[in-house]
Amino acid sequence: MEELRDHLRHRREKLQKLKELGINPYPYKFEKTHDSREILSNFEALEGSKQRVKVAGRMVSCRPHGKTIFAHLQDGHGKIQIYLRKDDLGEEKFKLFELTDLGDFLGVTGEVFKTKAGEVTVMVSDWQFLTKSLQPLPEKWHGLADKELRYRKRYLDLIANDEVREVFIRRNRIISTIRSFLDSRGFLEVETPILQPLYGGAFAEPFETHHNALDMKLYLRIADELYLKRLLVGGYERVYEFCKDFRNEGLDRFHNPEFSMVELYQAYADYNDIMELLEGMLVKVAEEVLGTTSFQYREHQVDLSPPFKRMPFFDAIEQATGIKAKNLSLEELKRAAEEAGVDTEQKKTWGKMLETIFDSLVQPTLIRPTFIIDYPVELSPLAKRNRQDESVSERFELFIATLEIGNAFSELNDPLEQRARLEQQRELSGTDEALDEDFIQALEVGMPPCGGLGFGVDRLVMLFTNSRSIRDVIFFPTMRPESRS
RNA sequence: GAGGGUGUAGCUCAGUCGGCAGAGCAUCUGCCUUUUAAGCAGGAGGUCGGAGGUUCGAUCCCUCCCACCCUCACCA
Repeated sequence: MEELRDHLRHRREKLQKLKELGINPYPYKFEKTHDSREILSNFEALEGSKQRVKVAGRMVSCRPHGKTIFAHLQDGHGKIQIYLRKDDLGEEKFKLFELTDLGDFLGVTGEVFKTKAGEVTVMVSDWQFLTKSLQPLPEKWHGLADKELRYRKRYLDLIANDEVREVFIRRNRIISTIRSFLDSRGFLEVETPILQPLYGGAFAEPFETHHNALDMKLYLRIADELYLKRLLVGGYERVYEFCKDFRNEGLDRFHNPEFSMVELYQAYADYNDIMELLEGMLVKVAEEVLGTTSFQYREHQVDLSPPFKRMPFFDAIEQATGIKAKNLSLEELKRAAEEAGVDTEQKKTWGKMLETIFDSLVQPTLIRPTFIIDYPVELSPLAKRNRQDESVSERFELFIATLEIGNAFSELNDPLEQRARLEQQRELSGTDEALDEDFIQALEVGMPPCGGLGFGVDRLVMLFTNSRSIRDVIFFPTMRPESRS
């Protein structure tokens, strides 16, 4: 038998004693009448009524005073103090409390009162074990601070840090607001394959897997764009999907290998309509979740009042850098970029160069919500050419407080041009992946004109929860496995 | 992939210009019938991330390795 540290051994011993006493430390259920929040908000009524409440939760603090005990139970909505007295409980039930530990789930019955110090408290007339905890809790005052532990053992993070629980509740409200916003506008929520025989809809390294029965390679999707477009071909006019996408790239505070996106497609609309849709959606989310459209994200004050600023890609570059990039050759562009202090090593194409200039010199300046519109065609193989200027595409990206929030096009639906653009893209990126012929064929069947949008849910949650890292808004971020070093 | 930082008790952190390893919380024992970071008294708890090296002596200095964080690179 392995040696257990004292704090683990003591809990095991208490568990053993409970079993010897014929007490089940892991009973099946407990009929709660109230949660902590209900008791606090209904205190006036409960205090007068002499009604007995039954509450349950994890014991997170305990202050014994000889023949009385104060403790706090934490449940799904907060904490409630409980008060036990030997006189009320009797010798046996009071002594049994010695077998509790911080972290145990307890169920208590009692009347509600207010202590001398003014805290609403349950005067316990009976209590029972609901679950015995065999591990110690993080420190009560400082919580759990070690980031690695917080990410690896999120359950401890959630127990110890109230604000973390709040972040994920807010994440849920953001998602449900988006869903109801789109539903109310006639969008149909759909599901498309995560396992795809060909990957597409974005440029990124995919994760590969293998299907045994079919003996075939499959990819985890990097985007669901090409499947949603097939659904427009099929006749649905407005579709969206909350999709987990997977990209086999580096990790940093804006990127996790698996992440959440929403993609949506609206028939008979163009990117201007999508801009208005996105403005409306963000305002709605802000009002639902924050109660205001003006808020702080890190060092930036954000105001989501529409309409957001719109600025053409090349104008944005010129305004931020003075570079008139549109008519420059690759060489001229490279020289201008280097003069501006941009590392242009490894940037082999005109488009890549532009992108680098934009990312390093323009994006950091985009504080107020701004649609950057009309990207170079080379960077946007799935977007229609601009109706006034063939050299740029009808595409926008939305930036808020320097965060890249969303990406949208007037979707290219000319099958011949689409094939040509994808083939050109393959040459530029040097990949030998097969074209998705079925997608092209779907376009040949005919996809109505449409506007499409993709936005990162995690980034949006970061924005609305003032989170620095994507790992703070994903319960279980991807981590290297713990190894015994 | 490059540079910087961090790693000490279950948790939060000190510390040793190289000489017996520290505090608070948690835990254990005793006292305490309205406390709330409860209090008082006492105790236990350590491979100082791992492996080498230098040294009379290494948690501390050096090398390598591991994990995480930050910045950059990569990433429509």
